[in-house]
Amino acid sequence: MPTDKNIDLTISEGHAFAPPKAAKKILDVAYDLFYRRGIRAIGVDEIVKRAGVTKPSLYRSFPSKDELAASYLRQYDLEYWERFDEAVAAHPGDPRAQIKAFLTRIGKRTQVADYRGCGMTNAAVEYPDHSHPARVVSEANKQELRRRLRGMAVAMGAQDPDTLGDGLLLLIEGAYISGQLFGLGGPAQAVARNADLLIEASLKK
Amino acid sequence: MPTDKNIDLTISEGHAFAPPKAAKKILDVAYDLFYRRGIRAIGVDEIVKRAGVTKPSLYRSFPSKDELAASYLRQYDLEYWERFDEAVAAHPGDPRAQIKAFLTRIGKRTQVADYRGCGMTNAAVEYPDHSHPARVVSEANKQELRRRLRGMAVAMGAQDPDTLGDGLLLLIEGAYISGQLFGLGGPAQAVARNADLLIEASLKK
DNA sequence: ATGTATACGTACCGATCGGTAACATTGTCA
DNA sequence: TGACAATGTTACCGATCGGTACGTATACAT
Repeated sequence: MPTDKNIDLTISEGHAFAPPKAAKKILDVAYDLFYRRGIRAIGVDEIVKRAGVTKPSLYRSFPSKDELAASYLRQYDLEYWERFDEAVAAHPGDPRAQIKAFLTRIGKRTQVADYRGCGMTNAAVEYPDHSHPARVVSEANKQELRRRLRGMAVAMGAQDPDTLGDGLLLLIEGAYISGQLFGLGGPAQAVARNADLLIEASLKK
Repeated sequence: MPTDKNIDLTISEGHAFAPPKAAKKILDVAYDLFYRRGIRAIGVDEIVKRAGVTKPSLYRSFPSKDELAASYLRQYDLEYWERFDEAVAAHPGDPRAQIKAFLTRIGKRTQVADYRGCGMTNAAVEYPDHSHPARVVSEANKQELRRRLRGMAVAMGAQDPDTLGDGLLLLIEGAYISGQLFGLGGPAQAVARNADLLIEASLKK
């Protein structure tokens, strides 16, 4: 359970004299550093230095580094489903096109130098302990992804929707990982094509 | 560049010169700890303690912790291709059955509590820097995996072998990751089935 | 002006990080 | 027996780790 700390990140920012709160600056910097270089690789000292604040400020807004990491992932979660819902909204009532749009987007994102994959996936690799605050957020995100993909497989009329949903999840996770492993020209660019082949093979009765 | 250290791990053990035993114990312990809990999470002190040796012994056999991590992955690499070649040898001249055997095995391995995925993949996530010694080994392993899968896709007579090979790689990486994310009952158990569907859809002319 | 609450900074903590210097001990072979 | 190589022992290094005690500055209400 969170304390009453760090739950105020949604407010103001547009008020008359509202200088960017320390907590927001800290979270923004932590987001960037944790994602790009890994959570374990980044110390709190570097975060506060880059954020232009001091360490006690960090610990007034976040109870610990682990909880800051969890907050980073909660923010990541929000933006993740925003992107997902964009792909869904772009093709109302057409789950196959929704998947294709989402995967095409992922495939494109992987084709940049220094692509770092999915922050959720990476955090789970960094923290094998299931009770770690960051991992809890990560696992919840992935459970939700699985739930949605299976739902879309049902809507597509798949012969075995659970298998197709899981197959799509495997392809997605594979794209995240191989995107950061291979960089440009890697297998991740083929994720949408393979997903479409898999869907096609899973539909027909 | 490695020095002339730590390149002697393949020899003797029964030979007249009964050489470094400390190095082997260290590497064995490091292998287990690095794989199960992550490289960054394990300090050299814990390694030497569990191995029943002292720190100078470690640094006599390995130039640095990073190089010890690389040695761990080189060992992992050896065993990885052993498992791969076993699946291949079990079905001579039948690449589709070889893939199926390999993936079935992966799917089964993922269905245990506290499954930790692929050591190569995990190391790459832990070390985004492409020049890190551990990552160099990891990337080479994955390049080789891609090469072999594409070759097998050719041998299967795929319409677009590169796409199929990459699709299989995505499924495999997805299984490694989702295996450790979801634990028992997760999507990774469906990896062989989905691969077979994908192959089927990629063959017919 | 004064009290009060909140936000922030200086300086510091003990623990652990990866790594090393210097020396003692052991086992093996010549 | 002597020489050598491998390992162990003890003590230490500077840097960084996550985290905190405590004093100070600012804002606002009375």
